[in-house]
Amino acid sequence: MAIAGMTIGEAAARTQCTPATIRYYEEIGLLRLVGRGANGRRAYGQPELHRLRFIRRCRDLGFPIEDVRALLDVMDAKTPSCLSARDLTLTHLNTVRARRDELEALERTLTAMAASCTEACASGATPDCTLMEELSG
Amino acid sequence: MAIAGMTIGEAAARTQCTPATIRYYEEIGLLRLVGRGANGRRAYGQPELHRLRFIRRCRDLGFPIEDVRALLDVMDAKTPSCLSARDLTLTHLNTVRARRDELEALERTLTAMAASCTEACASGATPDCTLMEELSG
DNA sequence: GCTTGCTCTTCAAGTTACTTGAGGAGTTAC
DNA sequence: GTAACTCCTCAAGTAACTTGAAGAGCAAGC
Repeated sequence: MAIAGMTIGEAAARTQCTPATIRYYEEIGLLRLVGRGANGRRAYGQPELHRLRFIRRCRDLGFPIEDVRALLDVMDAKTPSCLSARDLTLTHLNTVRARRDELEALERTLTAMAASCTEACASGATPDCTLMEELSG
Repeated sequence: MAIAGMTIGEAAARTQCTPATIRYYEEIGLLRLVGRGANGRRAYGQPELHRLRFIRRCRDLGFPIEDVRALLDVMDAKTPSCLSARDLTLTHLNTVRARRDELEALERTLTAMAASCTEACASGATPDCTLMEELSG
């Protein structure tokens, strides 16, 4: 069976990572060192795939690496308690909300800027256009 | 008057930058080299302040440095045309919108995850909690 | 005149989360 | 056998600054 002893390339394909990313996660200690075949190549099994998918999912959710590390610790605990994971999630959620608010404000400003230029300069640039002034603060 | 010949610290205070950031902008060529006093220290005047505020405003609006460089080129042009500035603005706006959409989706997912844990674990962690499973993908 | 403390100078390295590239070797397909 | 992959390691590059080290100027107070 090919299940026990996947190459890094296979593991990558099954977890939406790249081989380089997997090596990187190993280097920073998110992934334990895996066994090597006689040829010196890394060999991955199901537990590593599961861990990689977990990491990948957390990253897709925008958790920074250090949060992922903490979430992995929760997962690894003998009796995993979701409570600290929930705390991390809520804290992260606040960050996401704050950032989204910023982007919404940005969007309004940029939209207004572009619109004012479009109006003033419908038929070629005019001195009435305030776009550059708005960029001057 | 103190206007011609501000130190980097004064210029920084008046533009919401830090001295290190100003030196950095000089290093990457957003800011021209300014004159130095007999003591070898940089001396800033009004034109530099204006340019710094422009840069700062663009950065606050989320434009990447290379866009700022292009916007400065527009500002520096003999007959500044806002049209390419508007193009940059619209392109940037699309990026902002896309990112905001991502963050909104993230927000929904994270909110649902935290809520499901809060419900299941109102009185201490329970095995019903699916938070960790949701993180496993 | 001297010390204290703030600001200035340069240059190098650290930050986040990877990606890219170089150089070399093993493996697979034909 | 050889071409085309994939793997290995190690180093450097990315964005936009920030932080730190080492050295020197300058203003205020004693």
